Amino acid sequence: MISFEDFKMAEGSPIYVQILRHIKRGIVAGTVRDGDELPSRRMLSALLGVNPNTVQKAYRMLEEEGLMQSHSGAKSLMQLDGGKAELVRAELTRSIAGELTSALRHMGLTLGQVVELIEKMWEDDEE
Amino acid sequence: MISFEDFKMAEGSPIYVQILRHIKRGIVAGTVRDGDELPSRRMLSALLGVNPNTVQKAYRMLEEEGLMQSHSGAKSLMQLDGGKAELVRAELTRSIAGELTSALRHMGLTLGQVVELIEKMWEDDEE
DNA sequence: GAAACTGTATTATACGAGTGATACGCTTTC
DNA sequence: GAAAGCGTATCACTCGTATAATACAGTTTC
Repeated sequence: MISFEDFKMAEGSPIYVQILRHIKRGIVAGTVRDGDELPSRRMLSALLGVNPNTVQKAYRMLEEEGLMQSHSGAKSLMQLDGGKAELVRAELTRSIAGELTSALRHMGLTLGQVVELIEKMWEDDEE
Repeated sequence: MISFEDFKMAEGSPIYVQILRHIKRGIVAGTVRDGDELPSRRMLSALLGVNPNTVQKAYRMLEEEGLMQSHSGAKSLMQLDGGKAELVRAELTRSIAGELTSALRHMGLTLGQVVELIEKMWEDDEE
């Protein structure tokens, strides 16, 4: 069963996007695997304190991307066959790193400065 | 006069945020300096093809942060005295790099992998 | 087979962000 | 002082997001 224990609601982006991101991060991190069972819409909505429709929206998008399978009445299972996990990893890292390198470059920073900055942030961010 | 020639509208974030970001990037890059004149709300809105209110919102936020001064009827001028530019630089780089490291860390990447990724993206992004 | 759960669908409501249209008063310029 | 341009304020509209309340059909479990 995919865990949402460490899920924390944040501001700035829609809830359904956060749910989607949480699952995708799990895929990349390896904690979400092919065939894994997702919490039911009702269960998860109760756990997160949100409306079932909000969870449904996230699940729907997951299914439209072919990363999940759900049949009426049955449980919803992750579907990560055929290198899909690697695709998600590539897409996610590229989109995140791409946006930010581009932004920092436009601010006039050099590659060296960016790397230095990242290394410093990495330590500070440590919990 | 602060230039918006290379301004490109993007999707995903509000227009007023993009305008704000464009100016702040200019501050960090050094192309926007203390006392510089901003285009009038109407001029810029016509140039970008958006509503004057959208520009006003960006300018208002700029003023609330103390980075700009505007008097009714007169021109709007940048106000970057006393190391404000350096503050903007620190704030911007920290927020961007912070998001990046946090997001990539949660995906299970190591610092080494992140640095490698950044270096690769840096080359690819080159125009 | 009945109960409890599942996914799915529909309709309605609320709210804020973002944008559009317009008007008013002030400053500058000639 | 009149005109043009400026900043400012207000009202209205759309759209995305989230919620709420149900309803129905399929499956699992006992």
